[in-house]
Amino acid sequence: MQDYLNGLNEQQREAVLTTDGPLMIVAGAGSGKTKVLTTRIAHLMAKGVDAFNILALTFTNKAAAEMKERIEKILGNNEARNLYIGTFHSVFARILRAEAHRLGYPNSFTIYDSEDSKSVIKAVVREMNLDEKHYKPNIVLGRISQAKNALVGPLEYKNDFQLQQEDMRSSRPAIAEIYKAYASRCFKNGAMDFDDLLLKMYELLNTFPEVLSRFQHKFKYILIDEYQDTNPVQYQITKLLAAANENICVVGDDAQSIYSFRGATIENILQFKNDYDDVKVVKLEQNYRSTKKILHVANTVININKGQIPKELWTDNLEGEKIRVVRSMTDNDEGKFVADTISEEELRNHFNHGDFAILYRTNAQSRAMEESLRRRGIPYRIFGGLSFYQRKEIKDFIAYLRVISNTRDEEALKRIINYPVRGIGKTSIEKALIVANEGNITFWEVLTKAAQYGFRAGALEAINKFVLMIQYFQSLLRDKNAHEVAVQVGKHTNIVKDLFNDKTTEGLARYENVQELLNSIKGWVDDQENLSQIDEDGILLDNVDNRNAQNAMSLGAYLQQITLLTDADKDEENDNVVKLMTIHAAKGLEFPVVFVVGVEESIFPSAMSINTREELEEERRLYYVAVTRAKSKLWITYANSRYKFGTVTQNDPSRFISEMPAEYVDNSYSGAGHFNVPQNNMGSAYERMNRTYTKKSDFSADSTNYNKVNSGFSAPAKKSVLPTQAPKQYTPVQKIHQPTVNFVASSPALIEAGQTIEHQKFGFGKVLSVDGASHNPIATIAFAANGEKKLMLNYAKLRIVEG
DNA sequence: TCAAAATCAATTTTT
DNA sequence: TTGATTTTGA
Repeated sequence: MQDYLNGLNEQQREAVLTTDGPLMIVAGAGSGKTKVLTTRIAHLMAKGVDAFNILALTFTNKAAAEMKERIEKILGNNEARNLYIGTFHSVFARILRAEAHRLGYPNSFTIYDSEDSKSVIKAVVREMNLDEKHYKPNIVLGRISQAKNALVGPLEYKNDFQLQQEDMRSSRPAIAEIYKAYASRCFKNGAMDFDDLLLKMYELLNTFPEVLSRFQHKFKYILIDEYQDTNPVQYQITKLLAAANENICVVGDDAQSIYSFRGATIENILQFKNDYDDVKVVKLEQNYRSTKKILHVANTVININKGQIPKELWTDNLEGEKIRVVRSMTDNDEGKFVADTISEEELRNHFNHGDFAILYRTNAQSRAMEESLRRRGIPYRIFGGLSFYQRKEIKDFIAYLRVISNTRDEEALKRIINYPVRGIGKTSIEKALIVANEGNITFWEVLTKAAQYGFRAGALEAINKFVLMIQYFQSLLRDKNAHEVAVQVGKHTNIVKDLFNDKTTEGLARYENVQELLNSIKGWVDDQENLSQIDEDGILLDNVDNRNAQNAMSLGAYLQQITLLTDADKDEENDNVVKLMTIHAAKGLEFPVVFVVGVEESIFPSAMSINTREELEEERRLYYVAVTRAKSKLWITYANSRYKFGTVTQNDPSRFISEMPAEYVDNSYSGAGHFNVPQNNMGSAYERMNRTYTKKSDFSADSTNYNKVNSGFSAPAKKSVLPTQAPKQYTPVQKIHQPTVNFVASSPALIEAGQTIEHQKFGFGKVLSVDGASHNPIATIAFAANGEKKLMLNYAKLRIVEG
């Protein structure tokens, strides 16, 4: 008996050892699912199965990385690197990179992230002369995405009576047309969006029997993690791939299906038994993660849902403490409570920062938490939100690389054609786009033949220079690798220099980000050179016969993988920080102490998901996921009132709270105990005022980075909280204003009601009030020359004269 | 053509 | 309250 089987319970062992034929592992939360999956792969390899013949699909890069790492540990060698372990998206992207030409795409196709997709939709809607207010990119893209995930093409979409009815009812009848135009525009651009990576993979397998057969024989063993989250395309693809050998093992927990908005159907896991003959089902019901109390609460809540695979999780763990439900007055109090409690737990019970997680339903809720943690000087990290590669400066830079790699990429071209400014203005761009559309040629082609289309002399020259520059970069690929080319791009375009010269805080951060990007490319290139260049079956590098092609492939592969990367995938060196994330992002993770915050009706469950039973059940599953993240301590918090777009709103505590069995819940915090005494008005007014005067840069725009303790956060300069002295009599000064000689703007932090100021343009005036807004302060000012005005405080133009 | 100012729009979850 | 987008004015 191999010793990697030691330490597995009976069910887990069975799941590992059943290697042949279809297998479904129903794995409850915290039941050691990853362990089973990885042991299973290791076992297959120990039995002599070649790593090349194993395909493991996950939903996140993180899960994939974790699996690889564990397998290497078990095997004690490097064999694992030959495994195909990755997300659906990344594995398929990799395959498509070699096969896309069969579908008419360039093998160097670009992957569009949702921002690119939306931009294309916007352009299409505009061109079709549709109402942009009505056809919002988000909504349209959502609809198209749903269609793609359900394997519905533009034509089928258009011909489907019910779909058309739905679109009519929401008075968006043109979606079918937009879908069609969007798809062909992406195709023309040589680009695939996220959904295409799945859809085109399916088309590939479905259209080319020889390709299908090749991959069927390559992937003799298929494992799929989080099977409950698969959507119809993913389902069809895996079904095709598994058809020859039927060595398919799916792992999932129907109780944790929380991605239906992305097209996932829980049906896939519920029906798995009917898809193959002799499906073996193994249930993992022992939980190794949580205390008895936490588990019991989770079980009780989830059992309210109907139609699940029956299972009852149990644990040998300690009884544990009751779940604490905490009410606070406002969202800020809630944040304060959480921060205070974390400090207290650290002191009393010797927890580390890294033992805590704060989970919320929506990303917007992170703000209040962030603020309170910062005040207390507790280091934290936010997961989710914008990934590094989605930041503007990074996307701009990458757009150059995208164009070099694939000149058909119109979105990237549009980004950089006049960045940095080179005199190709809006008019010229519009014109080129129109020519491209009418002649059905690419934007790039128009640019290369600009002379034919009668641009203004200046613009023409600029365009030609631009085209030459891109071509020069392309030629560099002949004997330079992706990193060297990127460095040249930075130099030639002056992007790096410009950013370097921008000495503002944001400018500095942008400069550093670009440097980091260059480093990341370097790292990638170095890694590549260490890896074996040729896959056994030639998936990765077909037709590589010269250095040029290799460099180009390398650049393309780099671009491909970064679009599929999320922020959470970056492992940070210092992990001992409080973690903030959405519940969705927390799936698959565990923490000793968990705070679930904002557990209120209309937030959780979300107001958008209380209309049907199905939606509500999904929210409940999400709650189940949240609760089962906790190992030993669990806090559930809600606030009586919170700010929502500037206005105070009130929510009832979530129904999920009352669904928890009372004997496991500690309510003593809910009755507004000492923790909840609202701050007196002075205090909160002080806080509010301070917030008003805090510049964003003080907080560092980069919220994803580990925040330094005492990073200079504190109320800016001295500012009196006391009432200002009686307003001075206001005396008109002059009618037409001549700025004072040596006009020097005042510091933004200091503008406040009661002051007399000088505005560069409007002259002297008196500040009546300042409201809002750390980022958008607006002042009402009475000007001598032209009366009362509401102005956004453009500090460059304001000077305090008195007060 | 660009920055500043004014207006508008959004708020679920993510590969 | 924010941020993004459009309009504006030089």
